[in-house]
Amino acid sequence: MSWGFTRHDALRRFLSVQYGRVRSHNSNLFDMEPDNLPSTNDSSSAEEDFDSLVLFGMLRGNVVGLRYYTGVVNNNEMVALQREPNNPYDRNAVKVNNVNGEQVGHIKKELAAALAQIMDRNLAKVEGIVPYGAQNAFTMPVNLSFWGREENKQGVLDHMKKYGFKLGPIQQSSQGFQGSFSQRAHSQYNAPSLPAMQMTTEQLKTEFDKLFEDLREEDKTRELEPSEAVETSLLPHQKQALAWMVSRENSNELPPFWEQRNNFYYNTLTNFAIKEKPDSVKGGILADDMGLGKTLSIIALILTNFYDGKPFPVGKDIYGKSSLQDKSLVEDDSGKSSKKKHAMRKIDETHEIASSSKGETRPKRRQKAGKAKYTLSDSEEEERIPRKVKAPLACSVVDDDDFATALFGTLPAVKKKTKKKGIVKSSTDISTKYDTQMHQRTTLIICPLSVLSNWIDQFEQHVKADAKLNIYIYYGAERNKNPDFLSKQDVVLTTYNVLTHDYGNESPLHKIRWLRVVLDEGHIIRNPNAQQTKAVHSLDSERQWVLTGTPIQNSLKDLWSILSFLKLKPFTDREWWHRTIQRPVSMGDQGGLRRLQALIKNITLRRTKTTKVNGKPVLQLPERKVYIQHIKLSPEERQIYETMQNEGKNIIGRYFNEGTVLTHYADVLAVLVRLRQLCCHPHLVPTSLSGSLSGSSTPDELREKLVNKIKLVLISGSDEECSICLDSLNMPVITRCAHVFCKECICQVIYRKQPNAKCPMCRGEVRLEHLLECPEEESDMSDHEQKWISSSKINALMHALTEQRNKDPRVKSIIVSQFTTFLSLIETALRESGFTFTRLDGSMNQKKRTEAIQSFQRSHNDSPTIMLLSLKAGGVGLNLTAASRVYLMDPAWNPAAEEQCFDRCHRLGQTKEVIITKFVVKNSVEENMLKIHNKKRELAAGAFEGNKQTSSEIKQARINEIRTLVDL
DNA sequence: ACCGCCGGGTGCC
DNA sequence: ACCGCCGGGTGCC
Repeated sequence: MSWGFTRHDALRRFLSVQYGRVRSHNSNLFDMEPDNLPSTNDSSSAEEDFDSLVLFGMLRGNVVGLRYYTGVVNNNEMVALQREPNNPYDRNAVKVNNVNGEQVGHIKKELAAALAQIMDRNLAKVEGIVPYGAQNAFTMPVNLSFWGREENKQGVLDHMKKYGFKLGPIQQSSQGFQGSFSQRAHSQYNAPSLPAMQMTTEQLKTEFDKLFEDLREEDKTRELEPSEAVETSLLPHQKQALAWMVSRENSNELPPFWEQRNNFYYNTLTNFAIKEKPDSVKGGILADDMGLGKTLSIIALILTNFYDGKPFPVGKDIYGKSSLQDKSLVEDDSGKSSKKKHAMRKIDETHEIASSSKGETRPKRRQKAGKAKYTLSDSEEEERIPRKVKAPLACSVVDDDDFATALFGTLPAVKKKTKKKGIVKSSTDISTKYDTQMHQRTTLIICPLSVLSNWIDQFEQHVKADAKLNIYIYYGAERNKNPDFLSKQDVVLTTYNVLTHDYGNESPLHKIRWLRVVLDEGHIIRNPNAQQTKAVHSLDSERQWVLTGTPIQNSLKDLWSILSFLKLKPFTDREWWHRTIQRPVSMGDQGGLRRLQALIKNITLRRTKTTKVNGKPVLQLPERKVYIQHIKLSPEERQIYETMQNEGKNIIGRYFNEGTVLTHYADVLAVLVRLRQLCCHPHLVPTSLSGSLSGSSTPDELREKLVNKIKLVLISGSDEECSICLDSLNMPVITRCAHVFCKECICQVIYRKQPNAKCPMCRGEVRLEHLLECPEEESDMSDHEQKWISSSKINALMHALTEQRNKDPRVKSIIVSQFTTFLSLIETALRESGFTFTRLDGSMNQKKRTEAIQSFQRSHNDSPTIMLLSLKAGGVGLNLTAASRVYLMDPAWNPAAEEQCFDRCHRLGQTKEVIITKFVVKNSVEENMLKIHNKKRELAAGAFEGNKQTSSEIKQARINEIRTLVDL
C-alpha cells in the first residue's frame, strides 16, 4: 500500500516547516554580506519554540513619526514591532504598535534597515519597551531586546554591528519580565530579596500541578439554587459551580491585571492604559474532573442565568414567579430597574406565545408531580422517565444524513420545527422581538461528535418539560443554515468538525452574536495553528465557557488558545501572553508564576473527585473492591500452553543471545499474545498467524504477514507508544522490518534521512512505499467456526455470573477482554446459560455503540444484564453505571487502561458497591504481567513531564519487560 | 521640533 | 561669496 500524490505533497509541506528547526550552526555564514544572512527557512519556529529562546542583548532605539498615528504609550509600556515590507517609502520599514495593536510610529530608518533582515529571517524576535512614552510628540525612545536561538546569537550581533549598532547588556531603564533584571518600581514586581533562582523542570512541574489545586475561595463556595426549569436537583458542588458561573457572567469586574487609575484603565503587565473599560471576562474555565457533572452545571447555567440575571421562564406564571421571586443576580442594578422590568415583560410575552405555539409540537413528557429529585440514576427513577432516545443514534461520520435523521427522530420538536413552515413562522415573530429589541438568546455548544448524543440526553433529562427550551442540533447535511433560524433557538448544539467545516464558507455560526458559547472538551483547541482553533476563535459571543478535565494538558502553551477564546485582554494577541506569562514562567521567574496563578485562580473552577465541600468529599462514590481470581488451567489447556511456551522461549531466547530482541520485537509480541490468548481459550490462537517472517516469500505473502503483524501488535495492546514520539500511536503503520510507528513520525524520519533512512528500532532500511497501514477491522472470526468448547476461564466466569444471578438477578455486569474473539466465545456460553447481553467493541460504528450503551443502561426488565466490552472501546466518557460488577478476563499491559475501564462504572451515578474480578491464570504470562503492572505504576507515579524516558531507556525497559514476561 | 536639516537670501560697520 | 550667517520651511517610513 502506498499513498497518493496529494498525501506526499501535504506531508512535504508539513515537513518543510518542521524541518526548519534543524538548521545550520555554521555562524561563519554571518560574515557574508547582509543579503546572505542565513535563513531559518522557517517562519514559525521562533513562535513555536518560544521557550527555548535566549536573550541576545538589548539596544536603545527610536520610534519616529508619532504624530501620524493614534496609538499612544505610557512610560515603561510594552510595544510590538512589526515588519512592513510593503511600505512604499522603505521596504525595510518596521512598525511599532502598542498593546492594543494601534500603530504608534516607526522604527527610525537606519535601525529599521538593520532589523529588517533579522526579523524577516526570524533570526531573532525583537521586542520593545518604551521607557518614557508619555508626552513625546514626535519621537520616543524604545528599548529593544533581541531573543533568539543560541546558534543565531553571534550572527545577529555581528549583523547589527555592521550597521553600527551594538547590542549591549541590560540597560538601566529597561523593563521586562526577564526575572533577574526586572527593575520595576511597582511593588508587584519588586525583585525578590534572594537572588532569582532558576527553577528546575521538576520544581516547575510541581508548581504547575499546584496551579489547579487549592482554588478554594469565597466566591467559589457560595451555592446557588438553580432555576425552576432545571428538573434535577443539584449536588452541592454543582450549586457552587452554578453560583460561580452566574456571578462571572453577570460580573462587571475588571479582567485580571487591570486596574483603574485616574481616568484610565491600566494593565499592570504591559503598562498599557486605555480610557475605555476593558470588557469583563464573562465566562471562564470549568475544569472539574470527569464525572462531577460539568454538563449538568452548564445546563443549569443556561436555564438560571438566561437573561439579565433572570432564569429561563417556566410555565404560564413566568413573570410573577420566576422572575420576581428570584433575587436579581446582576451585579450593578443602578438606575436600570425600570428599563429592565420593561424588558422582562416583553420576554414574558414572547414566551407566552412561544409556549402556546410550541406546545403541540413537543413530545409528551413526563407529567411532573412535585419536585423531581436527582437520585443517582438507577432503577425507579430511570423507569419513570420515558426515554425518547429510542431511535438509534446514528453518529456515523460517513453518513451525515442518517445521523441527522436519527437525531431529528430523537427530538421530534426539532424535527417538526424544521419541517413545518407555520411553526417556524410564529417563532420568527417572537424572536425578532428578542433579538432586535433586547438581547441575544442563543447558547452555542460545541463538542466532539462522540459526546453530542450525551448532551442531547442530558438536556432531555435535566430540563423540565414545561420550560420549553428550544434546542437545535446543527449537524448533518440537512442542517438549517439560516442565521435567523439559528439565533431563535435557545441552544444550538454542534461539533468542532462541523464548525470547522463551515468556517470561511458562509458559516452561519460565525455570523451570529451568541449569548454564550460553550466549548466542551475545550483542550481540543489547544493547537493555536489548527483550523479548528481559528474557527472557534472567530466566534462572536457575550459569554464564553470552556469545559475541560485537563486544562493544561502538556504545557503552559496550551492555555493561550483558551485565554484568547475567553477574550482575555491583552492575551488575545499571543505576543503579550508570551512576554508577560509564558516566557517568564518557563524561565523560572517567580513573578511570572505568581501572575499565572492569579490568572488561573481568577478564571477557573476546578474540583477533583477528592475535593471537599463542607467537609465532605464532593463525590461520595460507593466502595470499589478489586479481587484477583486465580485460574488453574485444565490439563489439556496446560499442555497446549506449555508447548507454545517452550517454543516461544526457544525463539525469544535465541533473540536474546543474538541481541536482536528489539529487531524481532513483533515476533516476540506475537509469542506473548499467543500465550495470553491461550490463557483465555485455546481457540483464540488463529492458525493463520503462526508463520514467522524469516525466509520471506512472494511480496503478497510478505504483505499479508506484515498486516497480520501490525494487527497483532495493535491487538496486543503492548505497543501503545510510538518509539519515535514516545506518545501513543497515531495512525499506526508497520515497516517492512515489522516495527510499528505513528505514520507521521516515521515519515519524518524517512524525509530527514533520505535517501538512506533507517528504522529507529533495528536500523533496517525503511522506505515510504513499504509502509503498511492497518486495514479496517474485517470481522475475521478466523477460527470461530470450530466446534464450541468452554475453557477454564470461561467456566470460572460463568460460575461467578450464575452465582450472582441466584443472589440478585438485577445486578448488571461488564465483561472485559482485549480479545474480541474471546468475547465472541463468551457470548456462546452466555447464551447457553440464558443470560441477556449486549456488546461494545471497536468494530462497531457510533450508531451501534450508542444503541448498545443505551439498552444496557436502561433498567427495564428486558434490558440486558451483561455488557461485553473490549478493553479499549469507548472514550473516557463511556458511562456504564448500570453495572456494578466488572469481570476483567485478561490483564492489560497498561494498568492505567484497566483503571480507566473500571471507572466506566465506578463514577458519578453509581449507587452500588462495585466489585471487580480480575481473572489471572496461575503460572503463566498473565501472572508475570501483574508484576510489570507494579513497576509501571511506580514509573507513572514518579513520571514528570520534563523527564520522560528517553527512547533508549524505553528500549531497555522493554527488553527487561520481555525477560520478566517469559521468565528468561 | 525650545531640535536638526535643507536651501534661499544675503553679505562692512 | 567656490564662504558664513540668517531665518523660514519643514519634519516617519
